[in-house]
Amino acid sequence: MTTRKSWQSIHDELRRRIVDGIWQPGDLIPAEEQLAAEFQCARATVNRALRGLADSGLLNRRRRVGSRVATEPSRYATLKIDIIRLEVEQRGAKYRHALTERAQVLAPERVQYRMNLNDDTELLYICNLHMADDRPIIYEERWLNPVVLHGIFDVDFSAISVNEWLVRNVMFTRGDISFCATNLTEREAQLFAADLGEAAFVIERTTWQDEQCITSVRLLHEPGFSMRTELI
Amino acid sequence: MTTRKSWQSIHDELRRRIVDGIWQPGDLIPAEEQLAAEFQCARATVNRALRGLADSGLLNRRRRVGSRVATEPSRYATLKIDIIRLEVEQRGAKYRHALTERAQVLAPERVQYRMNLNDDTELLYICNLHMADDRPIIYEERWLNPVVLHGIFDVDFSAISVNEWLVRNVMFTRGDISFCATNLTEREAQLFAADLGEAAFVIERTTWQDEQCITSVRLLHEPGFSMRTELI
DNA sequence: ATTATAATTATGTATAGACATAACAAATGT
DNA sequence: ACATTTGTTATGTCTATACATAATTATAAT
Repeated sequence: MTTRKSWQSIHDELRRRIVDGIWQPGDLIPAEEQLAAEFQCARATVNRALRGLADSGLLNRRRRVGSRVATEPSRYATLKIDIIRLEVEQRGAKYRHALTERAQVLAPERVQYRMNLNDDTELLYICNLHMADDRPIIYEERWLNPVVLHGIFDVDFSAISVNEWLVRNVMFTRGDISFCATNLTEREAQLFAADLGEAAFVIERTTWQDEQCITSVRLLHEPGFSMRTELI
Repeated sequence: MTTRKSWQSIHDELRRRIVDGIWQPGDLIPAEEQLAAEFQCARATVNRALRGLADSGLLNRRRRVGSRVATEPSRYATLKIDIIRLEVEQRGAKYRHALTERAQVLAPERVQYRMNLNDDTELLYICNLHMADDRPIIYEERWLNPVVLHGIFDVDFSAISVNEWLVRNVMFTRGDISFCATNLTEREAQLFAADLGEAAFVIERTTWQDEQCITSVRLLHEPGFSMRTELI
């Protein structure tokens, strides 16, 4: 009967050795077999620990070669994409949204390109103002593809937000997201009761089901907004 | 002899059933034992597949209860934090950086708070302008804690960038990052040869070794910059 | 009726042993 | 000298079995 070691404790110990510099960046660490012998456990348990370290970018692993401490440990920031309503309610504010625009139109060329569409597909164009305690926080501008979203033109988006309807009704297989900064236009400034030209944070998100684009959205945040997360 | 199934193929098949709506959000899916029987494989293999689906937020798993399709599948955007030089070189541009400021000073209160420091610790304050093909792309403003970074005052940061020196010499145990937009000040606008008040994308990053703050940095990006990533 | 205790059950993780696979090294044939 | 084949090795994954753990349900004690 051998001592029972959890893969977590091995993970943590190996991580410590890397962080404390016992194993320097670039070093080849002992093979799974040897570590298993050291920790008195099965190789599979060491494997589980090493895989965790590789996932978080601390190790590079290659068959036949071994596990090497990453020379340039890549760090990742993981952002959780929530439904706006939940985000607002989680910080104890009252959520409300107002539909400001709704039209069946051809998308501008820039959007057609982003969504990989023909120039003859009419999209549902919807704009929404999201509010926390009646203060506008996000202006949402969205194009929806009726080819994928059957019956989308019949949905009453004053009752349920588009975001929420989508999350509940379709599942995307892939997506991309980009962040940038922009100067508020005259019209946008009015929405936020802000000044013309103020800097605002923008998220653009496009989601797909296999090769077909579902929707593309631009989320214009109120001036002063800051998005925070932990590094891993 | 049973058929050999990889956990990946099971993962993909189960994922398909969720995406295609065969298993609806909120549904309890068959137990590992049953799935193992269906796929003619060991329970451990099904477990590996289900763990993958849970990691990507598609399933909620609870002991004794089972695995449930997430009602509000949370999506994550993962951003890779690279060394700026590598980022520039990866897109085929020539990297250069210029040290614009270096001082041993008390940090402003706002920064002291962010770094959780006493108000009597003198920090190394360093500013750098990062360039791609001699065009300024990022203005880096950084405070370094000499309590953690012994001998930091003696390093020649015109030869190696602070970023790179840090990555190679200290490893952080945790960190936080935040994104926002700001209007360029007169001085900042000059750096980028841009107009006063133009919107710029800002990343603020603070890293720690256990309870001690290592460094806090503000990366001011050139106007028009956009950061993109895949959703997972 | 309420509370404490035990049984049950699905997931979580451990084990040893096996084979699969990728990458490198050595041996071989031309 | 070169390309091709063969062997070796560390990781990747699978199997079967076992025990651990958390959550729920059933049972017993008060």
